[in-house]
Amino acid sequence: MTDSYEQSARIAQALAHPIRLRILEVLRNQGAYVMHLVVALDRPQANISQHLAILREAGLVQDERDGMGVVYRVTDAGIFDVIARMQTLAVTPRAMFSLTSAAPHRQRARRCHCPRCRGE
Amino acid sequence: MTDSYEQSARIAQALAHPIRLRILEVLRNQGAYVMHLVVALDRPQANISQHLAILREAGLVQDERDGMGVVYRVTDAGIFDVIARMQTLAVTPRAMFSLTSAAPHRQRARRCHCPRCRGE
DNA sequence: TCACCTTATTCGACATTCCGAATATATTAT
DNA sequence: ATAATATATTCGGAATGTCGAATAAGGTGA
Repeated sequence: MTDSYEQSARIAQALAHPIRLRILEVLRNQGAYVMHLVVALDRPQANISQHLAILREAGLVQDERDGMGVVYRVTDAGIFDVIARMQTLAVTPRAMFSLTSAAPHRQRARRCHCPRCRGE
Repeated sequence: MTDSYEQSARIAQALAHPIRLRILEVLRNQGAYVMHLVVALDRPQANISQHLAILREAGLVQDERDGMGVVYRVTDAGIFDVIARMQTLAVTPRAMFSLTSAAPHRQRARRCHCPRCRGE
């Protein structure tokens, strides 16, 4: 029963490489054989297998042998919501806020009651 | 104009550490001084500053000096949607699918037209 | 100015990630 | 059994990430 942030961080770690994001995108609508990913992403086979292993260990994809090949599928399509929202954040220029006429509701800074913060 | 997956991967990388997720959670409702985070998370000050630098460089938080201290705030509350969805994925047991009466719509494997996939 | 408080940065050790090359394993066909 | 195809794993080196200790830098107030 590892803590919830550990688990979430593991998911984030699995998403933290452009090749792995591309793999998931290719798998978005259909399962795919490893060799298809190799060609589609134009990367060495070993490298694709290595990234697939990381996605698999994070539980984001599942593998199923089919004859000589192995088909990979996304475990939970909810992963694409995560990725889409990350893209939105990535695209949003930080300057956006300084351009809005009304400042974006500046939050009050927290003054906690711990010994260090209490003074002042 | 780096590609979109590079940018998303950078966001994921910034989220890929439990301490950084905890920092964001503390900042969820209010800005906070560094020292507050130090006490709230019970980590050395240098370590908190290091993680804050990573979040800042990813554009996920912004800093503003206030007298002796520095207040950190979340840049875009949309980050919490990303984190919440990651937690959902992390919690969902993979066995869930084998327990559902109806199999979860097994996708057909992609048979692409590239030279390697075309045969067979 | 000096002392003090808060935060940032640098440094070095250590761990982890990433990659290509090589090799191993699994399956099918002959 | 042998060959051929598809995939996985291992290994070594470069790059990157993480941490604590020490130090630097910014700001306040005597």
